[in-house]
Amino acid sequence: MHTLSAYPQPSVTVDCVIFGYDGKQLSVLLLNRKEEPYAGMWTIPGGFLYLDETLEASADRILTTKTGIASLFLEQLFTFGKPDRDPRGRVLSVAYYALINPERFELSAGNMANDVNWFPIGQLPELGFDHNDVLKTAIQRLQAKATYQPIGFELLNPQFTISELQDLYECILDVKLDRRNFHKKMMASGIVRPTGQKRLGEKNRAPELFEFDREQYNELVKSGFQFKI
Amino acid sequence: MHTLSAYPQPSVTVDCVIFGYDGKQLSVLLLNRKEEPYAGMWTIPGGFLYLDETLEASADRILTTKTGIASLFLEQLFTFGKPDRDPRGRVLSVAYYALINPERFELSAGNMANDVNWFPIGQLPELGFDHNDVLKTAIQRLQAKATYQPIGFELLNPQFTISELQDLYECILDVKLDRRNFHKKMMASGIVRPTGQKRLGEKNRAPELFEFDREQYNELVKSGFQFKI
DNA sequence: ATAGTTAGCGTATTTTTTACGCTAACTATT
DNA sequence: AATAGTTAGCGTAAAAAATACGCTAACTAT
Repeated sequence: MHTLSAYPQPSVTVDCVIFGYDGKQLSVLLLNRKEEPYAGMWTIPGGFLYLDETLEASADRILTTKTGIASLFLEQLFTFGKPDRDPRGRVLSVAYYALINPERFELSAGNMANDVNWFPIGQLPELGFDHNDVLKTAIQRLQAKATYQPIGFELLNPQFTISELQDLYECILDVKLDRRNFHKKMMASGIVRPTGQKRLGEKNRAPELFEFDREQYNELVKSGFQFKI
Repeated sequence: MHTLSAYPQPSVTVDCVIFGYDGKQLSVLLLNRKEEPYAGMWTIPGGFLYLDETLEASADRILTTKTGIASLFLEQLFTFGKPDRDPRGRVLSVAYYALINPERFELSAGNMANDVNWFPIGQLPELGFDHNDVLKTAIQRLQAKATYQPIGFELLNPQFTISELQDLYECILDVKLDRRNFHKKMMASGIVRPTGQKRLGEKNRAPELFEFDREQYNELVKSGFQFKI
């Protein structure tokens, strides 16, 4: 067993579920494939792994290529490997998922313009490969993770109101939360820092703006703190 | 992009962290490698993926080969892929972890006798490849999972006392729990079913024997129940 | 000036978690 | 047969966390 080539080698792609939140709904970025197989169908962005890059670097490369921005949150999701998931042969997919703020980038223009689009997670098309499975897994993971890790912040602008944060969590978790208790919980958590500024210009009382206090969060985690919605 | 062979293909192994609990401590099953690289070092059991089997089937094959028994709990852990993790070339490892009851099998005799052994998770040797990382990830996952899914039952005999269950959780989570509150919580959970029998023969009051009520657990999960230690 | 709206604070109630006392039931010893 | 030693099982009080919801403040639009 000294030589690797004695064993059959599968192909390996890295695919990346990219979540974005526009203030109203949670969406994922999909690509309309030009090539066979599944030409004309929507798929999760992905590509073949380079032999000299780490899995995470590969996911980051795919993300940056498609969105032009780096994600603050990029995490391995699952490796999908059913023998028949790609008609060309045995292809494993190491899937990642990322959270980005779609306000910070524009879908790249030019030849890609019609080939990339956001789809709300409630209105997904039929996808190529086993990507519907991948997306389902990603949404479940995001929901589970959101309840015990403050990952939602990656999806918002650096400064946000508590109501915006609550809307986001209600959207991710698909639940209704009490406005006042949510406010209290966030204040007590110690991981949001008031900026002293307000958001004026809307037709009601101007809400205070906060930012995520990452240093404080890391401190709290070290001393055994567990975030909880 | 119609042909897979245009892209370089890594080798892929499936490696399996096998957890066992003997009533006193939580251990993992390790293999002493005979071949290079890392000959003479302890490693997690694993092998190259066959091109016509699913990842899970491959993990199950490895598990069955090494222990002779099937696991009730087998779950994908993470895919490890640092470019230099195997000196022979690019090798990805899709890692799984399994929970088994070591009382139900004996380490296979014969040529394997000195090559397979249980190591308590607190006394791990230095491992070949990046298997120390794999094990660290597996232990963290087991601890996290144990608090919100009743996976501990896989490690015990079908009939167990509440104290045995508590000892196991204390061992997995590395905490001390109050005996009376733990008892109360398990009774209230509805997922342990009294057998009506007691374990006699020990030098104190005979404790009642319970079994895991998987059907009831599945019912509860369907209606939104969340297990919680 | 006033109406409409969401923000922010507070409080009472319910539920869950924690701490811990007491008796029961078994075995081993005398 | 009585008694001591041990863990099992049940109960209760106190503390903490989650929930429900009222009230006033501060902004914009008319």
